[in-house]
Amino acid sequence: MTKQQKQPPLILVDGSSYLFRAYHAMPALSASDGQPTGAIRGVISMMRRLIKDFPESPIGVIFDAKGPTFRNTIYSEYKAHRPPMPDELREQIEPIHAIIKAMGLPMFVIEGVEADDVIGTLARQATEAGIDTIISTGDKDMAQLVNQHITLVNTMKDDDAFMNVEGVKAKFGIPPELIIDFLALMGDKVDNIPGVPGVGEKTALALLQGLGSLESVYERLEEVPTLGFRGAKTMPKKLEEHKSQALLSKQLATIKTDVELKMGPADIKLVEPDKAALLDWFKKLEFKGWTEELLSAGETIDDVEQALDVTYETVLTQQQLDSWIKQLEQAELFAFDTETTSLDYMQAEIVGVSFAIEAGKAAYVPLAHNYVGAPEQLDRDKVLALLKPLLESADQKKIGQNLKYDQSVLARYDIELKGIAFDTMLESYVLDSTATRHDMDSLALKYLGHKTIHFEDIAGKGAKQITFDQVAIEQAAEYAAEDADITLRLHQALEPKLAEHPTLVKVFKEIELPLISVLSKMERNGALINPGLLQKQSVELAKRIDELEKAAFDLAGEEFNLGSAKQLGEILFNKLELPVIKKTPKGQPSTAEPVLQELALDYPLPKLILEYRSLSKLKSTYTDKLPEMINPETGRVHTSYHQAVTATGRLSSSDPNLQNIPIRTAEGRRIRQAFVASPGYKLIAADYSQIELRIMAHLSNDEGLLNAFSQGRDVHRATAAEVFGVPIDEVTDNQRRSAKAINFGLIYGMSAFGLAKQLGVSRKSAQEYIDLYFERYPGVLTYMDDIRHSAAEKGYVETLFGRRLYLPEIRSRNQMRKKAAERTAINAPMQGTAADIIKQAMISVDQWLTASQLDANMIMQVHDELILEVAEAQVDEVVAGLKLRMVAAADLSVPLIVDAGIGDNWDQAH
DNA sequence: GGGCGGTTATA
DNA sequence: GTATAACCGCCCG
Repeated sequence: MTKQQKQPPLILVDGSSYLFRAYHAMPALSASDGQPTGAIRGVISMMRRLIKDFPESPIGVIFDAKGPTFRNTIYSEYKAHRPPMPDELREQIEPIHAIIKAMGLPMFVIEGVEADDVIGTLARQATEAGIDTIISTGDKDMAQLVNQHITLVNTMKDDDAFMNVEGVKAKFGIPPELIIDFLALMGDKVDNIPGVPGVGEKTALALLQGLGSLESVYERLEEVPTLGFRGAKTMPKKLEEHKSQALLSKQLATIKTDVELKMGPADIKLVEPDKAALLDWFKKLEFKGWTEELLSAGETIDDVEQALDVTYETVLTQQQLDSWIKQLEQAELFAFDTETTSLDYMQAEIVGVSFAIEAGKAAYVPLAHNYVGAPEQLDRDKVLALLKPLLESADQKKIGQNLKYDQSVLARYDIELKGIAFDTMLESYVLDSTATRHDMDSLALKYLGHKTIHFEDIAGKGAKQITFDQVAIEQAAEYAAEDADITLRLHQALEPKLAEHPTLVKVFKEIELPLISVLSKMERNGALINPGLLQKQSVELAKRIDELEKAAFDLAGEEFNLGSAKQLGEILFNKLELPVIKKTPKGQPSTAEPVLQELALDYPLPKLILEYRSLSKLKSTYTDKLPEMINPETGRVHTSYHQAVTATGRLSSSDPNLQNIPIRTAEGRRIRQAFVASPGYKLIAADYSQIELRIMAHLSNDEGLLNAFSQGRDVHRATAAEVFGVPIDEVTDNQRRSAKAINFGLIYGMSAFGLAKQLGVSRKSAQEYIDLYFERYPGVLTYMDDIRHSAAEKGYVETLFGRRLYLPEIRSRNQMRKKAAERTAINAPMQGTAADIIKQAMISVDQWLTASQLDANMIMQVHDELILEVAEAQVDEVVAGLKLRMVAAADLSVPLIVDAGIGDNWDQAH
């Protein structure tokens, strides 16, 4: 017997059902122009999933049309209680329709009926034509359509549960053909189908299971009381009374299967997607991942629509070079990029340089490609010597992407890069710090719709990655020239956007741009550490860690990996049966520090683990690692400061991170003692006192807070006096500690819950503290309210200097997200203003040190602290000048106070 | 080797 | 309750 080849099933998608579900399920995402995108993303990702899951199947998508349907004619109250569609959802419908069309999916939007009716009709017609149908919907009413040839699937649910005839019976307790009767009896609040009052799910089921169908229920009303459900005795009367309503409800609940359609199931076919149209939409809506997926490397949206005009030249002769130098000299502005052998600016060797003078016109000058068969190249030293005047000229304006890197690399070739006019990374960062990552690949995709050649494309990745000097010059030239070209184009795209916001232009020009060179210098200065001290500490730590491990094994009665939270949890909570205090997001019992702290009160093992953890952290992250990070040439460690990473405007530091060197414990401070001054020099550590609270005083203009600071009070003590109603010199240590937690809480946008946890008091008493605080400092309360409102209204918050942070989630309907955004709204202006202030101080200090030729260098920044290494003889002069400039970096309505310490090491300087 | 969860160091 | 970076273990391809 030959089995007939089965045709792939027809997929009918209930677009309208998914539209609403996606809208409510997705966070309130939006593109930077404000266009909401959550529902679009939700619906389209579902379509993509269907296409992937059913690659052979024709897929049709059906939406409700605007306006009334025949059901409104039958019953004017139908769906009358539906609130009007929210604007944010309405604005997403047109893009969804357009994208679905561009994806090549046939779409049905039929007036006068609902999507359900169109689906019912198409499914019936398909069945008649011998084709099986799968209806993708989240709407349970569709269960009435299920038969041997029609199944439902809910694509939005993770389990993707299919529902066939058996499935309907299992779920509802009745077969598909009784679903309409079920709905008719029960009614539907949402659609305003009346049903029979007093009949709910249970009663409707009992009736239908007992008597078969709505009609037979009415024929056999006298049997109803024998069914024995609750209220069965009075039910016949109710049913009789509302008979016409029940029949009307059945009519309303019945999905039509005979709608007149111009297209039938046979017209639903897979069509080739319209790539250009899709790209346009994805770009406009900022769907980065999907845009990237559509493009192949080196391709631009423009390429899909029309060929792009680029001329990239590989400069291999002196004549070519001369010509390019001449053109660069004449250019108002040019883009510039170096290609090197390493991301580490202290080790990188220049392999080539690239330039762009106008969009599409770029050159790559290979200088040190080194592989078998590499063509002869111009001499690196000679070329750099020829370029030096150009690169060192402040009048020759340059743009680049992360020019700090190029500046640091060039410095090692004795070229001091000047004339930095723009940096696309920082333009993008200042424009919107969180819209995207600010690497060139991301920026090209976001702002130009262009998928650049990625470094991995030409150099490979992982262990097999080659260095740039190994890359064939032909490929290298495409990549490098494109980098310069794209940098120029990005600038052309970003500068006008920035110009729309004068305060952002100021932040860019007066803070971020001048900071580039300051940071480059600090990084190259590096910090001197004494590896001997750290190595000695490592040995001691290893010994103590070993002892703790042995003791832990004894207590546990077996050996296990103390570094594994999983194995530790097994021992603590299963074997030793300690109480589970908190769970991790994944449901595993937490062994985090506060949990172990609490358990340590009653049990010995957690205490050991705590010490083990803290010592292991110190050893692995600091005492072992820092000596490894010493640059062999300079004998110092050179961090990287990232200028375009944080949401708020702070710097971050990595490789190594010098902004989280321990300070709280004695063992931790030993690590700071290994950060030393060179012989004949001292370290100066200068930090702003309470800068964020001072900024809050300034921004809120709260009288009490302003007074506390202008009178030079210990602010935590002053807060304690106010909140606990005691004279300031009678504040206990405990009261001060609580007040300090409250002050920090304020900066973090605190809730009573969070404060309670921090203080170890009840939520109620925490709330009382907060209420008391706001009573005493009403200006702060007003400020907090104002900032929440203004953030919600504008969609962003600002620092004192006008740096912006966009907070799209502040309008989220998800309360968790909304509250989180509100906390950020409160914190960001303070944290960000502090960052703006210290950045300006750094610029000013750098100018002063450079001009005065003092033997002093900035070597580190830790958010509110600057560390300088200074010749001993000049220490006093530098401390005075440093404090002066840090204090003068901002003019607030409270004084800025800077505390400075001097020492032979960082710990001593505190 | 890459990605992620859990944890912990700092302001 | 804010903002980061880096370690280890563990699971996956």
